Amino acid sequence: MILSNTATYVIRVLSLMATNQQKQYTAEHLIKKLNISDKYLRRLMTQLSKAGLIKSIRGRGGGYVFAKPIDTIYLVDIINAVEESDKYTGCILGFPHCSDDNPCVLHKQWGKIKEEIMEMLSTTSLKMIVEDNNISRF
Amino acid sequence: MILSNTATYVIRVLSLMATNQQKQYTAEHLIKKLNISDKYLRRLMTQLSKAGLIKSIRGRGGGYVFAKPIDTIYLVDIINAVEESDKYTGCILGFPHCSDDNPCVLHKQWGKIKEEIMEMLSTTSLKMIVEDNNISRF
DNA sequence: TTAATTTTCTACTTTCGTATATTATATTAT
DNA sequence: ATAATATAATATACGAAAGTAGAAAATTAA
Repeated sequence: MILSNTATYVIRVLSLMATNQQKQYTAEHLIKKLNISDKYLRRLMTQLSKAGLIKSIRGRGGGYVFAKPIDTIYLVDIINAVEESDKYTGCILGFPHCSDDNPCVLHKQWGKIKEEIMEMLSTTSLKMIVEDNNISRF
Repeated sequence: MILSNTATYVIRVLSLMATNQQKQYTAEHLIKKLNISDKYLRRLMTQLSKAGLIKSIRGRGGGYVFAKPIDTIYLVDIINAVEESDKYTGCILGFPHCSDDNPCVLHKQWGKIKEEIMEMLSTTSLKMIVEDNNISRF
């Protein structure tokens, strides 16, 4: 799989939450719906909260809500909240200084695809995801 | 990084070998040139050999040579020799049965990119890689 | 004060990659 | 022939990182 479990978890959680943008969700509810490891998901939610994408409400009656509108939250923001920022958009062979002048062996073949991945991650918002309305599962 | 270390290792090794298609290479030589973990690379070479991409010659004066012409070896063959076959071309969220009828939340956005990745991996041969001749390192 | 919730701390497991030691095979020198 | 040397193959153990789980602490509402 191209994305890590961590990245898929946060995308799935926020997509589910985005189906009802105003609603407040408890960790327990999300874990049951998504079938994700309890403590690990909670940890990720805390990270998303610290990154400013959601707000966490502690104590009785607590849970999680979006901290900003879902049409301002892009995939790249979600992934960057929990992982190193160029993990999926750097050199495909992992060379730290891969460029046209100093290319890896796949630089040419990967170039266009890399750009499209960057474009996709930086222009796809949660709103766009849930408006593609034939989604049957998260 | 999108590819695993394992996948990048085998691509780098075979690309280096392809710069001199007929030459026989010892494990020691490859390890020094590529700066890859000794025993792990040898293990991968054995897998490439069992997959029929290279031949290994044991004993004094031994080493590795290609088992077939480099214009018949594609990236997809190299990766499949050491990893599960749809690791990089399956559903981006890892759903086992992701399709137009039963899509994941990124199915639509990922579709085109996935096709291009599959196309790239299945049409790029070692010969094409080394003929892109401004490569300065492996 | 009690109950419901998130947060933090610590330990465990699994997977990927690395390292050590031994075995198998082939060539060269004696 | 036999021994020494150079190479690949295998088996085993070790380490690091990602993900999972348990327990306790902190926060808030009723």
